[in-house]
Amino acid sequence: MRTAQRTTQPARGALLRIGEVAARTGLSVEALRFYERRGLLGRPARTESGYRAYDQAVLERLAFIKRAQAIGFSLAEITEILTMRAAGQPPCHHVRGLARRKLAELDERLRALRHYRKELAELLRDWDERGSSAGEFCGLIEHSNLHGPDEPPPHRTRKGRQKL
Amino acid sequence: MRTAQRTTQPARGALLRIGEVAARTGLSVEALRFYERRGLLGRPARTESGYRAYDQAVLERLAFIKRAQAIGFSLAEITEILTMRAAGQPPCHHVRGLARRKLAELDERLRALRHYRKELAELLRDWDERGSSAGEFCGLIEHSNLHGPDEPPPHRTRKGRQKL
DNA sequence: CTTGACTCTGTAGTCGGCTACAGGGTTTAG
DNA sequence: CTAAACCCTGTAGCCGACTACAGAGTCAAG
Repeated sequence: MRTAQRTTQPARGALLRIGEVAARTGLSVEALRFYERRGLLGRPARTESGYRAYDQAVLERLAFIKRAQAIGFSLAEITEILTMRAAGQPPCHHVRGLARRKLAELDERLRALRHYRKELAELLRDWDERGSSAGEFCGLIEHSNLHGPDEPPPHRTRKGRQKL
Repeated sequence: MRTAQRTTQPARGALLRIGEVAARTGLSVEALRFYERRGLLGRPARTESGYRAYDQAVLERLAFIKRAQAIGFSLAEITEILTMRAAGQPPCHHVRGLARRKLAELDERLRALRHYRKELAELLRDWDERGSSAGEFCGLIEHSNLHGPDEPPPHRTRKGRQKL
């Protein structure tokens, strides 16, 4: 579902304007400018009139960013990785440590998720087996002294006090 | 590591003040009040002087909330579940739908994470095998036209333009 | 009675990763 | 030439789940 667009196609190998980069990466124009502010994209060249003029390489860089993000790196970490790399030697020493840590985190997260998946699945199985009433999930909160979570607390005045 | 505390211990079965609930659940006092504002805890009884006086049951309710949260339910969803339950019949119909959806989400998330774990592990293995220089991870961003992600863009004036 | 830990309310700030304007200038099809 | 579609900067807002603080009242030990 594309809205009305300018028909001019950028020549292969030509510089890209921000909208084109957005279209090709699936990111929004705003997100791209945001990345630039965050130091993830460096400063692209500019046209005479001040428009950003991206090299095709930015597409790979953005793909890299997306992959790193999906793996679980934050934008700050990705910036760090990119900066390290830009600084040259040693090539990726720091990054490897970061990656190892991230792998451990990923494993931990997976462990936790599997655990909860199991719990949730069991819960659902229970419900399906023994009728829907009086399931444990709900029983857990059965004997509460609390009133329902409706009605917001009635702005209690500091003077008019209620007995316990 | 506990800071200086009042020495008085609440009797078993007695009502709890917010700080005690916080201590026993590991939540902060502020978080508890926040939950109350969000409708997750209802309105607890109050002492003469307006202090919240929680029944022990709140501990189970909070444990339930934590479990639900860990499974991946948002506070809004948990509120919904709790409200449903409070409303009585039908016991957990809506909740079961919610749970089924959440299970599917969990599976999807797991699938994605496993995928990226695999990628990240492979990356690390590659690095370990063939020396640390010129790894693909870094090669990905090798041929960029962009300057490093350091130095913020120099506030460009609308008049003083730069040639491409 | 004093002191200090505790509690109250209300409001504002944080973080990450964006999104949404407002108020301009530029480019290009027709 | 005009109008639409693009681009610019800067600032503000959103979401979720809290956290922090100000300014005031309360409670218990010494």
